[in-house]
Amino acid sequence: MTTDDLMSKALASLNEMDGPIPVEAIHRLADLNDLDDPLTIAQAADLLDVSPHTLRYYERAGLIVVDRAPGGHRSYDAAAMRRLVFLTRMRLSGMPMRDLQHYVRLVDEGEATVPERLDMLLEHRDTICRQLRELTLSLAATEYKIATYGGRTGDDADFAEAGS
Amino acid sequence: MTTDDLMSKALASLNEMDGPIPVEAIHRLADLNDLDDPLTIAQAADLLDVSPHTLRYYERAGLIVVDRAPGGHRSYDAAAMRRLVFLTRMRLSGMPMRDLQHYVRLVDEGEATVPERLDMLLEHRDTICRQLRELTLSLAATEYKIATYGGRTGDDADFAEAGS
DNA sequence: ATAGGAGTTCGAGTGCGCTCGAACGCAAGA
DNA sequence: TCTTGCGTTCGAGCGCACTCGAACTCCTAT
Repeated sequence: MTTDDLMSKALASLNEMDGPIPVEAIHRLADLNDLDDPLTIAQAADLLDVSPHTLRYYERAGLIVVDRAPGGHRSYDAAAMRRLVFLTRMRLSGMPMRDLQHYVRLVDEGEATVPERLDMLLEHRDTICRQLRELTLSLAATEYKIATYGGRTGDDADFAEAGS
Repeated sequence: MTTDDLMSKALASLNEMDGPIPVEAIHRLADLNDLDDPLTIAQAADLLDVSPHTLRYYERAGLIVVDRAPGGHRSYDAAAMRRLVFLTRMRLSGMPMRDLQHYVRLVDEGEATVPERLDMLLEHRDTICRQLRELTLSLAATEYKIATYGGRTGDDADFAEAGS
């Protein structure tokens, strides 16, 4: 089995991916469209699949400003939810809090910072692509181990045949 | 632009990926084949793209036993390197140290633990696939923002049209 | 009216995976 | 020979992103 074979198998697995995550994610995004009433922190957290603690943490970190209902409870409207979807997606793809704070600062500074924001996004896209490549390699390695019955940590099932 | 379009674009980007990482990785793996002399910790670290500190840390953590040259210096032979390639690839794809320690313990316990090891690998494969799906969504989100000139953190460039 | 549950703030704690510093030892080139 | 630089051990420290606990407040349903 060559490395190319491994990669093909890995990419094939990729195409078989019809798991629950995208569907779920899209449904949650779709919910944002017909969002007329603002949400409580628990509802927002549920939708975004993070904890209320984390939402407060993001707010403390300056990533978002959230309206308050009379009584002081947080109130997440559609705009807040859209920003949070963006934030959580960036976090999920490994953008550090620091960078998100910087990005948000740029947004606050107005249109003049669009080029820098664009740079950040382009750089982050590269980061994601790199991660995708590395993950695909790891998937190939894992598939290979599985194919050889998950043995011996590389004493046997190794990458000896892997050559460009 | 629909979600499907976004996904298509994201997957297209995926196919354009001819970056330095896989090539580099494969070359480094290929080097392992004609590895007759054992390596120093610095050489091993270089090849694996981790720090010597990290290699010592993995050893302390019980993930690998490394030969010593006369004089006490660590000496990484082909088998050690193969195990380390496996370990670093699993780490890179997010397998926790704990799980790797467990896996290695199972390996030490012999062939009887093959089924459990296989279970771990299957589960990890699922984890990788989930990560790939999430990353692909994040890539789509990033591409979309880039396409709309990286503006306003979701106040404008949002996912309002994402349906189905 | 009151009990329960969900919300609030604040600071402190946790878990993970390194990463570093100090004090020391061997080893190979000028 | 000597020096300089990579190697060693050990424990401690760090950075990140949450995560939690305490003490309190507020809405809601009985």
